[in-house]
Amino acid sequence: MDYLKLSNIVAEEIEDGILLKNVSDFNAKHIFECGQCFRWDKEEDDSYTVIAFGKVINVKSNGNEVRILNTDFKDFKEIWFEYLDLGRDYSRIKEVLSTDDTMKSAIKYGEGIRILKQDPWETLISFIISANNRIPMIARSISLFSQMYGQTINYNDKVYYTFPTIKDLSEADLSDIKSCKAGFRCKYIIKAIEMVRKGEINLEKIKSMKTIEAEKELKKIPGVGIKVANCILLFSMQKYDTYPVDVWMKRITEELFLKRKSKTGEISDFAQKRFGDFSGFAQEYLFYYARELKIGKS
DNA sequence: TTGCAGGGGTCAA
DNA sequence: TTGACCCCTGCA
Repeated sequence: MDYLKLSNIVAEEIEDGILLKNVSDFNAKHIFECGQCFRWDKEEDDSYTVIAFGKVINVKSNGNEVRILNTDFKDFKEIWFEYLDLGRDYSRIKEVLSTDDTMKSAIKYGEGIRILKQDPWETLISFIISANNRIPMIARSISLFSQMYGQTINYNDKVYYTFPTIKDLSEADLSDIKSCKAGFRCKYIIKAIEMVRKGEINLEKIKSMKTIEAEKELKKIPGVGIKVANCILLFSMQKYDTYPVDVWMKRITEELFLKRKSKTGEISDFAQKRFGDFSGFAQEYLFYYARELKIGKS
């Protein structure tokens, strides 16, 4: 039988896709619904149809098995293995972070979360749209934006749209972009497109910088403040020493750890000291835990 | 039915 | 440090 082995994972070719065996710490619901990405549809069979890197795949997890449809060995090896962060040993991360009962509970609750390695450009625009916005609205704006400028992909009798590249956006102007209903963020999107097109902002270069410098560079883009910058760093640039602080993270960190009202800066300092280079993973477990249980929400 | 607060922030004053 | 900001939902 034809198969592929990457780290401990064994991949088998199946009809219209691949089946991964011996995968630990992989829960599709937790991965896609923890707020790190917006371009997925949950299907009736609890699988997730995901648009990323110009392709559409369908992902379903079941214990130590993960089924990915509409793909092959080549794409798995070149794209999805990295995208799904399958080379990382999450048991080690969980062990390091399990220093107290709070973290143990959060980790247990969000078992199988993985931090995706998303495309920096898509992550930049997505999180500009996320500012002072709600998840369904964010997802809708990104979807409309992709419909307007992305390329079409047909899969299972449905049409999907890739996230537009800079080239796809050569004709984009403010009045058009406004129809993606991102409101006051549209002008930031236009400016971000312009800065990347002109090379004033080089996302690949930023990715190679240290976290502090990279954050400073990203904040040059209008609409990108400290929180949005941290999300881009964590979700697309593998800067795991970041701890994006939004209202949820502020509430949960105050309630579970600091036991008092705190400023955003104090929350970040706490995370840096407590979680260090694993801050981003801690953030994901805590964020999912807080939102699902509505912790800290009065 | 209508009106209004507020949301997974950022910016400018 | 504070209010405005698009758009939409939830709730009086």
